[in-house]
Amino acid sequence: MEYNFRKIEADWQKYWADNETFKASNQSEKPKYYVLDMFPYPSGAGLHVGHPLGYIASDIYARYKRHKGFNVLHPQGYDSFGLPAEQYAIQTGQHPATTTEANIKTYRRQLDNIGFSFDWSREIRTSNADYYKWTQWIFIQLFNAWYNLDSDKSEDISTLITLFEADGNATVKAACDDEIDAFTATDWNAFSEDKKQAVLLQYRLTFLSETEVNWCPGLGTVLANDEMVNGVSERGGHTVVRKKMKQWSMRISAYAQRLLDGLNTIDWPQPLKDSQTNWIGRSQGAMVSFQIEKFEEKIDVFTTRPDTIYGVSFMTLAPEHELVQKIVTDEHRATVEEYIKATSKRSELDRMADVKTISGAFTGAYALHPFTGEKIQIWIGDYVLASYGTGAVMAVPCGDQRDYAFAKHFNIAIPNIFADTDISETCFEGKEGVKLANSDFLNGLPYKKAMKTIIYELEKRSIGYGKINYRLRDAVFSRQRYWGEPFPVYYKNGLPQMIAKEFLPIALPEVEKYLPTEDGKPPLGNAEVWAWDTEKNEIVNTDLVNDTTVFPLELNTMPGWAGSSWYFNRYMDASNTGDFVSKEAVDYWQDIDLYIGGSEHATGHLLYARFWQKFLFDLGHLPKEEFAKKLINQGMILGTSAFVYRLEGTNKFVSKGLIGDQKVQAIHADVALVNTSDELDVEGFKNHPLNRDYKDAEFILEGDKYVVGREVEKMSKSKYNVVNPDQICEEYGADSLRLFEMFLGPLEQAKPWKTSGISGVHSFLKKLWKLYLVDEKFSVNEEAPTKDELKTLHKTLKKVEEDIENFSFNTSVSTFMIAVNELTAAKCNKRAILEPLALLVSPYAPHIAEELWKNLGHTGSISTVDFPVFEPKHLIESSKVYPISFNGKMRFTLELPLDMSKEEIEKTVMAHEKTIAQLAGRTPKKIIIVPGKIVNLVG
RNA sequence: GCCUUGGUGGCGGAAUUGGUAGACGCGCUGGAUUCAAAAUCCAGUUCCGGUUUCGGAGUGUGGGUUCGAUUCCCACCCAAGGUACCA
Repeated sequence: MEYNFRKIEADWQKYWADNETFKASNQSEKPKYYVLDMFPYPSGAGLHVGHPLGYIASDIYARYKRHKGFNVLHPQGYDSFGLPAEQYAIQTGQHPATTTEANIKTYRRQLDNIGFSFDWSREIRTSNADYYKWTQWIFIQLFNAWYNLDSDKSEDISTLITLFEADGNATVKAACDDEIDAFTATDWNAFSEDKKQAVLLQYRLTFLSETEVNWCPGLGTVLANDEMVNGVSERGGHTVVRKKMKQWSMRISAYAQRLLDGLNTIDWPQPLKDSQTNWIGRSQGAMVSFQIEKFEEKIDVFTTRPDTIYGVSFMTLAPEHELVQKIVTDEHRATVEEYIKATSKRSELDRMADVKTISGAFTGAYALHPFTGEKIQIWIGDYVLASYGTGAVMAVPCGDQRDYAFAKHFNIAIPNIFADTDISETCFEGKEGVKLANSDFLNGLPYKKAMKTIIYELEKRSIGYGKINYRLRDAVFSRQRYWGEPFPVYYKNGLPQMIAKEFLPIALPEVEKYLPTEDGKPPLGNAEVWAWDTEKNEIVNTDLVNDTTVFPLELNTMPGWAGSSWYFNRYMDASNTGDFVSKEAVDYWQDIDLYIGGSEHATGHLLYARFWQKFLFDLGHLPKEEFAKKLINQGMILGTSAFVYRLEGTNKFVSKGLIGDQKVQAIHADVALVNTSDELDVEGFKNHPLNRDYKDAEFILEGDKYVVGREVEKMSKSKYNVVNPDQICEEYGADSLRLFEMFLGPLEQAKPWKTSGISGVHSFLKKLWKLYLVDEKFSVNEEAPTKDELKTLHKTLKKVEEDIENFSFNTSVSTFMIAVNELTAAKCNKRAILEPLALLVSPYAPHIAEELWKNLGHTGSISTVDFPVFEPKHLIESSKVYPISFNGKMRFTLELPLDMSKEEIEKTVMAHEKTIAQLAGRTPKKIIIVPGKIVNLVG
């Protein structure tokens, strides 16, 4: 009876599907456990072996938890809105829904081949109207809410209206747009309905605002900063211009502090927390106003060091600062203009490459020091960014490296305000251990006291106030694209109106072209049926728009992160048509216990999802403020590319070992054409559909082989180094693939894929299978196990449980191999050992485990059978003593059974005194007992 | 520059609380089986020297703590990822 993995795997995958083995129930006596993968974007290329790494890890954990008696929720779905499907549609005219559907089919087949224990009855797709109906509903909730800084949470907009009606906006403390005019209750009540709506819009958690964006006419869309390289678009290299657009924004900044605080309550990797912390960028300091001499205007600056205000000797504005043009004197205008021009030309790359060059220009204008009244030069410099703080800094050269360098370069005075500090060579950037000097009422004060005093003075004199500044910006939520969620919004008198819940979803309309319209409207501008009839409450033809009952619908769509910011809650109750998730379901499942995915989502998805979760929590829709208790970042699997070497200027390919000093050009060869000994299938290479030019190429062989070169790179189609999991499953089986992906190395680390290594885990499975056979027939005996056999079993059990709990799946595979080798050597064929062994292997290699379980005479699936219980007494039979060092003194290590009591340990140690006395030649003086298993005996 | 993670054989990687470094796998070498091959099994495999018992070096580099350091401390070098002049 051979290990026929193809049949075994096909049979059990069918069994699991037919019996809905992994369907989770929303009620159970068992404790709950929710394991989730970041759901994939179904791309046209299908899965490569890098994708399933995290899924295999989470599947092992999910299966382990089922064996441990948990009611496990382990769902999967698709983040199916996105740009690639739209780009493909633009090129081919195929509807994105069609290609997305086809891609999902491929994904599903590939995922099924690997034997995941997903509960597919809960599958979700963000592009399904049943799903995005609730994305739209959440948007409406955000629109109908404001952030109350007094209660420090989001509240329904009606509470704000009540406040306005009673007191106007004087007493309201809200997270909102910066410049809102004050109004009284009387004013408010006298406002027209439109005026009221316009005011409220400035307070809502999602709001319309004029935002300057990177507009790319070539792609007809707005680009994120990281979609641009050197001022042109990353894809296509089209030019990009700055353009103001009216767009939806999300007031994530209202949650800045709570997003920071929440990090302390969740078990996420420190690097990921650090990058969120940096992204939010909290800094504590003060706003200070500087009066400009001979002008009405003041310059506001944010500073983290208001205590150093007496060290200010100049100010620097960003070249783009709005006051620059106004205050520059005629004498300096030419130089300033020239500098601004030069700055705008400098690419990001230039600015990055040369941090050391100091540049700037004097405006000729002066500000007045708020305390001394002294005249201070106002400069512009490109080290000050318009986008951070107020776009202006008060320069304290004695206390800031950049200000110091600037002052030295332009010969500006560097007054020293730190007592007993030498600043002739460099500035003093520290806070502690120095007292202020030359600072009037701050003289002699240390940092903390000075900060308090200066903020008190600033506020008393109304020239500034203490402030906490965040780098985090509000998130732009509009996209000029087709393949995304439509907004549930129509416009009446230019003001946005929400569509009521009962008329959702607002389904994506059909369009002829997926490109923006000729006059620059988003793709939805092409739709003929895209207006809202407020009487019929349905979508009607745009021709019917009038100013009383039919209004135009929003043309933008939501960004990719909308659907992924709440999907984990939907899995709890995926088919609910009346609510985004029912109260019962979310009260039962609560939150994700384990979330696995890549670290590239650190400041995107993982920040937005936390924001929405907190918002829905504030409104009482969710019981938890953080959506995932524990998170693990799996590392990337890299490809091992193969190279062939063409002699320069010829069509001759030379084998790697024969290159020598010859000039060659390295060309990627498809890794599928290379065997495990790095030999190229030359005929295959010549006939490869993508290598037409090399059909008649000549190959110079080493012996009779052509040997390729190898290099580790990111797995990608263009590098011909993609390994398809289907091939591996076909050749070695899904269980081999699962074991091997884990065996490659630590889950969180990036590691290269090398197909050659898979034979090791595959032969382990064959050996495991053979353990259960006698004379080619399935047979186990009922004899009692020996001590050694029990030791093997319990050693394996202990290690495997520890490994799974610590997510070091790679070492468990080794442990299994050792166990199988030991049991093979002992010719162990006993049920008492082999039955628990099958259980242990089950999370890792579920198909073979199921088959063994069946052959052991059990019915049903192994998947919820309890794990065997670890008994420490089987591990170490007797104590063993050995000397560990000799250096004047002699020490010994004594290995003891794990379950020994203190008294027993002492007894054993005494018993070993004799042995030690013999080894050392004298009796030990002192005995150090370390709790655990090692005892040091000082001789 | 800053933050984070890491650096161990030909390769991927083990090593608990500081206690026999190199588990396990790949590769390689030799052997068994076979007409032969595949498959399987056995033995060896950190490096350098004697090569049967052995000696020396050795976990990026240089120091330190310790009877004892891959592990702890300090400084440095290198690599990967993140971030971008944050006032």
